[in-house]
Amino acid sequence: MDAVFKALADPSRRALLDQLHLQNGQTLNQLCRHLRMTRQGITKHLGLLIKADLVVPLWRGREKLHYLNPAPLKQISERWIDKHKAACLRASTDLTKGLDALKPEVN
Amino acid sequence: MDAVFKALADPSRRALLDQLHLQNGQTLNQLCRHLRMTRQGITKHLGLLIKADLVVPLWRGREKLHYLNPAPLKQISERWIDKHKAACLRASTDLTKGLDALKPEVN
DNA sequence: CAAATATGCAACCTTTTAGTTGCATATCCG
DNA sequence: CGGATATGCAACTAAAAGGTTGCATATTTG
Repeated sequence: MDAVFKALADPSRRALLDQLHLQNGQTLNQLCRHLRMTRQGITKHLGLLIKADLVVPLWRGREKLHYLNPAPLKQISERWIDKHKAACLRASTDLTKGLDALKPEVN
Repeated sequence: MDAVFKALADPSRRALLDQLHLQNGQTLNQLCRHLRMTRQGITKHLGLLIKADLVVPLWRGREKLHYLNPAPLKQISERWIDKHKAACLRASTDLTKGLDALKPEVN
């Protein structure tokens, strides 16, 4: 899970995911066209995305196709984000209470 | 949004969010008890969480209370994660097609 | 007021990360 | 076969991130 969060931390990698979202199964060279960076730089980013299992590579001859794997995102969403979103109402009331608790000292 | 992803990338910061999720409105010193790191280190992490608007600080006398703000998480979930999760079915069929396209070369 | 408590700010160090350059390897095509 | 294409691997650099130490400041309390 840490690998997924780390992978998502970089804008270039999120751009790569967006690009694959636009058209799945692109080769390395195809992905290079959309990002101003050397091919090797992009390879590194893809390496992290693959290690985080967000992208699955598939060789076809000398070409390496890249496919999205949304499973890790789903996990993060379910096991982490939703839990914290659920605290939405509680959090706002907590904060209100906090502010209220502050007021008497202002008076 | 980049700030939010970056803030979530570090396990210590996620631990801080979890800790606040457990009990909202904790002071800096309270948060220090749960993480083996100097107070100043934690201050830095909280600084990033605050800059990403994931945590809202509230001064009460000499104490600084920290409250969760789930709004950014909700945004990320809605504007980014859901979009990619939606590609789940498409992605798996794409990958299957990719594998199928590969098969003829294996035969 | 003085001591204790709660926090901030800045300098510094170490490790990680992002990105490049250079060269090697494998596959396709005339 | 030989050239063109698609990719991998390794070394290196620059910048950023994580964390520490040391000291300053503000608030509470006896």
